[in-house]
Amino acid sequence: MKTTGEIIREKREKKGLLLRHVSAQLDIDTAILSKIERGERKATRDQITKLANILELDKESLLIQYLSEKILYEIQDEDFGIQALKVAEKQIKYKMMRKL
Amino acid sequence: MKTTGEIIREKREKKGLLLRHVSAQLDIDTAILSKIERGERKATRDQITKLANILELDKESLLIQYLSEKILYEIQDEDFGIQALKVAEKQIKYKMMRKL
DNA sequence: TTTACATTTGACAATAATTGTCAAGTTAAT
DNA sequence: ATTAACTTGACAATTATTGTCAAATGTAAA
Repeated sequence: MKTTGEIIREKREKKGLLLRHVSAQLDIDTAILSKIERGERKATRDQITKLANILELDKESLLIQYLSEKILYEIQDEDFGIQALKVAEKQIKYKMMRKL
Repeated sequence: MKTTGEIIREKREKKGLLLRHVSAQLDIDTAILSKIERGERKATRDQITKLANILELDKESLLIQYLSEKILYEIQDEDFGIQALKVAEKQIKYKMMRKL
């Protein structure tokens, strides 16, 4: 399974775009985009949607991958991370039920 | 299902402790503990383990509830939150496999 | 009803985390 | 050796989180 950074880098290269081309459109330094692609930094939510547009990536699946990594980041080195994920799922579903 | 704040407040009251008793042990103002109990603020990870000790709450389940709320916070008002949770689960399990 | 105490509220200060720039350092292809 | 793309790391700017404080509100006993 590919990371957000890998997805972005692969598509950017496939399109023959340079870091400076894409980072200019994002209005950030190439350094940050480089780090995002290598997983050294997280992108912002806004940058993700912009990148999906610029690189013509499926917005939904890129976003899901991005959010998943944010979640994983929250529970990294937590012993009960998986249990917390399961509880979170139950709770989000319960919330949704109530809204209908 | 009870929130972290509800769990804390109920147990504190059951033990007959005042906000100032507990907040003193946490070395914070009563205002913050009040807000934590009412869900207006998030506790820190450290405060959660301290609270479990002070109030004699099961550390593991309090932590799981707390982490779950942190996760939910990350994906609140995201359309694909549930999908992200599922992907996160897959990824964490995959990671664990690789470690064995 | 007023006194005394517990809790809540909101403005804002302190601290910490995130996001960014910049310049110098690699790498790789001429 | 030059050049262009990318990487690295120090640190600056910005934003988010965590906290204090004082005033307001609730609560119950004297």
